[in-house]
Amino acid sequence: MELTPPVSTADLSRRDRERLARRQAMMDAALGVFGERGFEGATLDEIAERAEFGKGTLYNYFPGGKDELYHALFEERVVGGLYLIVESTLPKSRPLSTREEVRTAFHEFILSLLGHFESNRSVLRLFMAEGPRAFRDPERMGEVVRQFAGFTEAVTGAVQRAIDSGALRPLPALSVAHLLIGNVRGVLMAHAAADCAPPGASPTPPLVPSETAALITTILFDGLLVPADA
Amino acid sequence: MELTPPVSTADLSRRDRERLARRQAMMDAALGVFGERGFEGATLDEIAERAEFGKGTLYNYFPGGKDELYHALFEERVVGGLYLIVESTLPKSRPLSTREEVRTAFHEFILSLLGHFESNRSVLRLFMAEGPRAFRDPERMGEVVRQFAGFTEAVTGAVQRAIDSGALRPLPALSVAHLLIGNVRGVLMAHAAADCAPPGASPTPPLVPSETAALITTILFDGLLVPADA
DNA sequence: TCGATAGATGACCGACCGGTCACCTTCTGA
DNA sequence: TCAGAAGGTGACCGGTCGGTCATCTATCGA
Repeated sequence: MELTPPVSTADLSRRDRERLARRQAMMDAALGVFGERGFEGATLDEIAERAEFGKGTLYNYFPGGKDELYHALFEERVVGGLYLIVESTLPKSRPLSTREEVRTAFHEFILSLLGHFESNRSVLRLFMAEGPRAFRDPERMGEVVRQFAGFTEAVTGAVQRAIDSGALRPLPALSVAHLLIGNVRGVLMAHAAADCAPPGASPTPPLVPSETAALITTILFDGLLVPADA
Repeated sequence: MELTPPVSTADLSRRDRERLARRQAMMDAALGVFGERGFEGATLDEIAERAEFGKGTLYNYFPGGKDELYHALFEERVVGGLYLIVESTLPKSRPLSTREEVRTAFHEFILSLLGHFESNRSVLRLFMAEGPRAFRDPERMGEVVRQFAGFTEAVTGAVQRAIDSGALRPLPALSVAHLLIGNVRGVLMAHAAADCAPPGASPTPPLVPSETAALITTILFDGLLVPADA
């Protein structure tokens, strides 16, 4: 629901600003390492080294260690990104009455999702790779699940509005939302998997967000079949 | 391309049959452990214990250790399954001329995929979780990529035939195939992720392959939008 | 200038796990 | 019945990594 706090860095003491900057540097380093090596494969030594801090310092900022670091990263970079996207492309205030309005809105939504993850491979890996396995603490796990549920719910709401207005077929909105999200997820996953193959050039087409989004939108909204001959 | 060898167990010596049975027992155990704990998290001790063999015995059957075990499992259970499905639902010989033929064939394809993975959660996890990261040896990695490319290619061929016959819109066949596969993958992933949440009941609808397949088929082939008012 | 406090640091510890190998059991064939 | 081979076994080894803590450094107020 709530977004990341809109606190400006201006009204913080120098001390606090420094603390924040260090924290960000650590999270940047951690994002890279987790993205490259996965949760289990990443070592705190490498994260500390890349952030140019001692390992002990990591524990000053993230007392929960590896788990807390990963969790913070996931919440801030992945979940935060999803919320920003849904709030900017599918806000409750956006009219979804006509077929064209609906089509445009969801096209923007898909495009934003693809663009967001495309422009930040590490976040993508973080999102895809092993989401659940990293959250061994049920408490943390529950938190993440709740966040995702909120995201899905927001999309479901938009779908439901479009159905209510008569623009979309009266299919179960939750399932449609899942499918929509799953679709983007699937494309991103295939893409994430593709760039693990160094030797034979894989036949996966490069991910061009605009083209892919257009394709997904066409297929999902207009269908693959040629229209029954009018 | 080629399927798993159609060798009957009948014409094997007792010794060889025993060897095969033990090998299968080990792979079954390994599948469970890899599925539950992921590649890094799985320990050979646990696999050996669950298979009721000594750890050393594992190395008699899989000299390459953990890597070879995982690779064998992936090839046999995941890739093998994919090929069986594509060959039974989208064979080259199947006619894909009319819109109804195309719709039916791909519906069966999607249904088979969902059913296969639904009925074997561990395989699903194996497939989803961390596919690429486990293949550290570039040689193995290349092999897996080639296998998947073959699978995608087979689906692409079917899509192309349907386009050529005029049943499907003239969209790029490879991209459509990727999207189709990605779609199923996405649904499965969402589902796999969902049953990691023990506390709050997640709002993910249970995966009923027949219903989900019907939904995917409807959306993909007929489109979400209500038809332009005829 | 100088104590005192906050916080950065990395050597170190202990747990864990992949992989090895000397030993032992079981089966075979004469 | 027994010698020898085939192969199962798990204690053990070495390396790795998450996490700790005594020590050191930098900053600050007096």
